[in-house]
Amino acid sequence: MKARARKSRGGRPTLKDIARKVGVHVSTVSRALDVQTSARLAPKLVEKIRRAALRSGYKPNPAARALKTRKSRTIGVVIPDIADPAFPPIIRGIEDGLARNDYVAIVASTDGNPWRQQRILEAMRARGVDGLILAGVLRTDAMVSKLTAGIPVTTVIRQTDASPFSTVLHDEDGGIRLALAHLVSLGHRSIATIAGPQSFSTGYNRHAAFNRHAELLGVRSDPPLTAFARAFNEAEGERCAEELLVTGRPFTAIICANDRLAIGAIAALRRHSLRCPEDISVTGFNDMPLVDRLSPALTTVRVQHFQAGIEAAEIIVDMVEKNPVEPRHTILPVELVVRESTRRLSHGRMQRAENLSSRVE
Amino acid sequence: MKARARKSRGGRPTLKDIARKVGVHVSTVSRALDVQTSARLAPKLVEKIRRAALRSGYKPNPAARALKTRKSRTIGVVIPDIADPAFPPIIRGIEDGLARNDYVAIVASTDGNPWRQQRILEAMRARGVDGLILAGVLRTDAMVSKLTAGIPVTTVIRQTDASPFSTVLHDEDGGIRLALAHLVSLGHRSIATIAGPQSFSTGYNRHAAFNRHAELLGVRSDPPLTAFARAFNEAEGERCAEELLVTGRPFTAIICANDRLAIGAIAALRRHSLRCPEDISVTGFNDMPLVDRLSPALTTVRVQHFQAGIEAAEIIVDMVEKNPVEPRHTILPVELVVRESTRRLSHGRMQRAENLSSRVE
DNA sequence: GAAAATTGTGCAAACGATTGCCCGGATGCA
DNA sequence: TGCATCCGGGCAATCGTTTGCACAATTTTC
Repeated sequence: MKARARKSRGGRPTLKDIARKVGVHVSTVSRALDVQTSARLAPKLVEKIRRAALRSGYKPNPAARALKTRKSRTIGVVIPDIADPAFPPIIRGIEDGLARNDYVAIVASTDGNPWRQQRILEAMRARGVDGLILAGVLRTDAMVSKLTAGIPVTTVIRQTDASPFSTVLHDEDGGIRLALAHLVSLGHRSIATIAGPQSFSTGYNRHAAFNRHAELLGVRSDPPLTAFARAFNEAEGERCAEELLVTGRPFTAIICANDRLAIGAIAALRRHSLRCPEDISVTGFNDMPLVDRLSPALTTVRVQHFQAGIEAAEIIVDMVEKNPVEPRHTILPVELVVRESTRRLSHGRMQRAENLSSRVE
Repeated sequence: MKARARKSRGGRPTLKDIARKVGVHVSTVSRALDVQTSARLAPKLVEKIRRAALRSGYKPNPAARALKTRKSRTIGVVIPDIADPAFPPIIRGIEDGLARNDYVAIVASTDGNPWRQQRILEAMRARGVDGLILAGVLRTDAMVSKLTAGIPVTTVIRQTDASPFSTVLHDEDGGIRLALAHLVSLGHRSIATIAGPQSFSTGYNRHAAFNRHAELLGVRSDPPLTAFARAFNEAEGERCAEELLVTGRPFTAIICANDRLAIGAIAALRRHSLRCPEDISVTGFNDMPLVDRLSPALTTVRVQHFQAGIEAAEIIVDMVEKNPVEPRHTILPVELVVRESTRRLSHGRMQRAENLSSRVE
């Protein structure tokens, strides 16, 4: 009773309060509460202190701890735009993964704007984040290396070319291979592709994979039936589909570097009275929310968004805690999910597609 | 040169470093750097100190500041699920709004699980958040009040019944009125509704609005053509649409309490060979990303997600800083965006819909 | 021209936790 | 019994800021 009344006014109990209650020094309490150091104390004392701490609802003051240890248990997460449907599942994974380790994320969106990115990175430094998870990096970005000097970094989903960072990636190559093999197995031979921005590793790697596997499967077009998107969005998907159509060269399927491009492409096809999948099959990449609800429901490569986030979180925590650890590189498997936007090539269809697409010229 | 060499090793410059360089006491530097207190110092000294601080790239140590001031400049954001497409735009608004004021958000998803919510709220307390933005509250939730005692709170999008909290809401009533008036103007008279969970203010308010305006517009059905969803998702939308169909009662339009329910409903209609909008018009609520890309593109009520986040951020910052402020309540205007899922009732259609829906029995 | 009021700055004590160092007592070994 | 060795735990410094108070130097007041 008496002891309880002496608890410091206003706020939560502190080490000092518990020390007073148990009748030991605060340093002893501190040690008792830390698994690492409690071994050096008398077991029954430790027990007693722990119970007192629990009973009083003691929670260490994060600011005090951070000040002393120079670790904030905070990770900065930098993404292009949290409102882009591709990212929330990753963020969710990151948050859950960090929470397991008693870290938290602070996330910010760059809008792909280098200037904003710089401000964000500086702000995160200033905030004292222990590590960074980058989801929006370009393949080459000199600034990032400077701005992150001295802080553990991992990228998710995307990577930089000469990477001093850890990475968590999807199996882009495997995904494209699956999509391509699927189309080939359906009888398609003239397969176009809408490639993503080559400044992103995703865009670059998927395009490279397309070329490689098209070659291997013997369906490579020469010159290539490729349009390059300048961004991963629906508008660019439309534009690229138009670009492919106006060449007048026939094709019966399009492999798109991601779902949003695919959605745009299908819309463009429709404007040209080409139906998907009857006239042209289309595949996406990512399996983002809602693409199963489109009509046609999109055939796409399912990636493990959530798991990627989890992995990234685990890795960054590892890097932060066991400090001099070398970069780790994780590749997550993907799977093809076949829905309505791809269909077996019927005999007449090839012909029809040719006519239609040449009509556009 | 000499002075610079004395900068404390290892890390960023501190007040002490600047004090030494300028030749004053750290408290003077501290005051010079704070607009509030710098007025009490000699202007030219202030100028000198500020320049020195800038030159050395001084950034206040957030942990030290938090420890002393008991303010972390951190806001907790609690949502049902960040991967639900309705929320990211709000989060984005919150983050931008907080960043303007030099605060950051730490966000966590409850999955609608009260137990998880409790853990999250406790963790946020422990982390020392200055305020809380709640996006997932139930209308009645005793626990929340207990767990947030002593911390400024605002809710976004949803509200509690007896709210001691500030709120930022969409004009639910206005939105439903617009949707209903739109359908009526298209000739619809038998209008069903798929209501959201009544435990959420959104579900409750939209349903109440539906009843009220149906009455006012003279299109109220008796008994009501209403199905209650148990969650705001596509599966429940499907289930509810089925539920409406099996009543055998005719209707030509459905107002859904949100977009995801609408998407589910349209899918269910399609399974019963009812086309949207030819046979049945459907409206959603929220205008979440991608619903303009569905076919049919969804007619829905556009709400200001982003702005809601901004407002919530501004409000919570206000509450945190000017402390004894009473709850503020903001209502954001909405607009109807008419797309493809609603259509004028043609003369024959009423009949047809009747036949089809009664066929289901 | 002395007392009083007003500057402008320094001093030092916090905030709450961590951690190197030290010391008293118990134990080990001879 | 004597001396070295542990073991358990206290002491105090420290992390970087903020802020009430003290105090010297100036300015104002009568």
